[in-house]
Amino acid sequence: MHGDFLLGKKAAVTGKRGLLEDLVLNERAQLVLISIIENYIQSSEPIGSRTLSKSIGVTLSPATIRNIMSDLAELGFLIQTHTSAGRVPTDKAYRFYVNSLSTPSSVPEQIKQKITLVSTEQGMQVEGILAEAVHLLADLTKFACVVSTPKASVSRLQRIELIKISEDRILVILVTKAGVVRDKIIFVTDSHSQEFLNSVASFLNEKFKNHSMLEIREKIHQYLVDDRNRYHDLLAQAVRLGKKAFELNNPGEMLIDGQMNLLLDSHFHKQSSVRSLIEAFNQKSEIMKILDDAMRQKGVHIFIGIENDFEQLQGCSLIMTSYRNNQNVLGSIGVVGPTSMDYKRIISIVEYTAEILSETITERSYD
Amino acid sequence: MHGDFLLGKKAAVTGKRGLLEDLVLNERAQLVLISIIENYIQSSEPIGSRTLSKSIGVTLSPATIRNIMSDLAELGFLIQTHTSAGRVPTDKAYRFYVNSLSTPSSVPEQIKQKITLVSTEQGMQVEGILAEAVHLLADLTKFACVVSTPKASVSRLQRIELIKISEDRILVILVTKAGVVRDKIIFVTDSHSQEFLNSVASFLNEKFKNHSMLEIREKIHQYLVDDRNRYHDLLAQAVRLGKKAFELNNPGEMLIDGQMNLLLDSHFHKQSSVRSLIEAFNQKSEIMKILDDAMRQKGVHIFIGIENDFEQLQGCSLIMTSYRNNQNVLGSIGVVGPTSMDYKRIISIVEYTAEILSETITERSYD
DNA sequence: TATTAGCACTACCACCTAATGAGTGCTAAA
DNA sequence: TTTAGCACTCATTAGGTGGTAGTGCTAATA
Repeated sequence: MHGDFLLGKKAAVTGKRGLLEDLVLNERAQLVLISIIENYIQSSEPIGSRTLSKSIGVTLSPATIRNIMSDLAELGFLIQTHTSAGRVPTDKAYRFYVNSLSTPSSVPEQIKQKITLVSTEQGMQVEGILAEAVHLLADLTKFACVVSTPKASVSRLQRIELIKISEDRILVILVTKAGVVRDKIIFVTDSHSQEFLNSVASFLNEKFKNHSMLEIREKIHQYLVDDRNRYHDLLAQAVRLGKKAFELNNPGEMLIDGQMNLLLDSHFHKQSSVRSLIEAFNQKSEIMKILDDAMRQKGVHIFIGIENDFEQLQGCSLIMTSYRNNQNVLGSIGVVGPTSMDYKRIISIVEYTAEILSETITERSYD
Repeated sequence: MHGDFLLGKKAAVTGKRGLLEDLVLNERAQLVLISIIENYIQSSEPIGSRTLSKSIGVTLSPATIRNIMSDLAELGFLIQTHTSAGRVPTDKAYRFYVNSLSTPSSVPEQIKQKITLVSTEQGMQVEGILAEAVHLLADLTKFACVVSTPKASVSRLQRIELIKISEDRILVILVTKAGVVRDKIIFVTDSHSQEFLNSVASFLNEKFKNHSMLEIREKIHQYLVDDRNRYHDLLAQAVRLGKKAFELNNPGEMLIDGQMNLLLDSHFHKQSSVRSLIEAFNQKSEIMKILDDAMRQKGVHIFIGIENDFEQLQGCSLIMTSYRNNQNVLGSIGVVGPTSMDYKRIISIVEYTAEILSETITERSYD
């Protein structure tokens, strides 16, 4: 039986497969596979043995290539859309390809210049910067791009302010260390004077500055379960207002841009996949999860095809990375595109954009 | 020559055309035209004389209908995609149709219930309400929907607050009568104490509460051109800070939802029209203009096909209307869809949504 | 005079067919 | 182990067909 001649020494000796499969292809097989992938990324059309035999650097006859291809297909790296069509890379192939990209390619100077633009605007708020970043990314990649706003729960308090708006409404302003300003209105049953609110605010500021919202909520919770009567009235009120003020009712936001770009992409022209894309983007929570995941660890996260848990997006690849200020990881940004995207290029652009975004936001932070 | 027998008495006597063309069709021609339009809205397919002869209420032979159709075509209400195809309404026909819709149709109870949902959420900010409204509208109409956020320039001041964030940064909070909270950070060269900022803020509050931002900017400008030395230091500083605080650097925002719905619509399946739609939605400023226009006058604004000035959207119809609180028109909301949309239904939904939106926002206003 | 029936004509569409061509797998020779 | 050769497969394309839904025109009719 064919197939085994592709295996490198390591495998031939140990017989191991599984996770080591990348290492297992011999050099020529790797060359062919990568060549197929890169050709396919360019052309979006199934690659045949003859075409490849010409475009590949080494001289290999179509027949030889056919043999190799056949074995790669058997190993699950390639599929055919029909019997006599060329081969198309599978998700597994892309994964192999991406793993084999050791040296990150650099971003062309021309694109770098475009990206740097983000930071020049003066007086722009964090949300505005994010919107610009994601728009830029969509423009450069021609795919759909997403960015999550700084997680309210992990961001640390710089300042809280309570403003009496009417008898039963108080405007709460939260300024985080990252420079994000959040406002919300809370409803109260009994009216407070502005002076009183000021002292509550300064109490809260003193107590909680530099703490994360999550910590603050926990602490307030503790105060509440403690015997409340031990505290004097101000404190009790402060805690009660603080509870409302720090209650998080927005589940975290995200901005999307360039969704429509995907629809120009030939890979999504089938009615069915368009529909599932639309559903995917309507149901933001799932994408949010993926963005959240990407925040957890360092570096660029790449989900190829079925690798992400969100069914509607399993025809896509996602390239995600986090952005940060000096002190903290704040959120993540990335692109959603076809599995056959130009990974080299896209990864580098996403990385660089996140970098510039981080710098820009750091400038506006209070850390 | 044919054609003139369509004209009603008025025209036959006066010979006038131009703006009166609606009035000029005799009843039967109107019936046929409307019937064609309604058929086409349903089926999205060219309507032939035989089909129409069956579906139309009156008994008219296909031949007769052909004559009428031929004349309607000559008058520019109908076109054929090719020689032996049925007829398709032109923009002019839709305009006629829309004008002829005298009694606004009411929204089905089932849809009314869905729309009412917007208002039930507690503690939601104006921006959140707008987002929900536009999302709802997109969901109900299955088209793209847009809403402009309340115009900062015309909204009236409820409260301004200045918060010292760092030595060179001041956080400005503007609360408008409509309940919109805007925050921005201004940079200053010389540091001020919070106490000082408080007195500046209370000065500005006293002076400018209930005035529109536009008025405020004008007044501040006047103060500045007056001999500044006549005022004491506080006032001079207040004016200078106020100038920065009320400077409007955001050109007005808009929210878009359901863009992708358009791409499921058969009318936009041509590659070219998809592309121009994408461009249209990327270039928000043009849509913003149309939304602004819709704010100026009362009622629903309908732009059919080429009637709007934005070339990329001339394959679409836009249904726009304004929303308001008790006191003021705040912004506008509407849908972008194919020219062959179901005007009756869409118009009524847009109207009703805007109404509910207005109510909801009024509840949160301070007027 | 307005309406209708009849007829010739047009163009799209769905279907079939044959030819083309890119691709494969297999086998045998180098 | 590699390659050349060959038979085979299947998508795509072009050309041809009949059917159909539509038209415009003309002549007959109410």
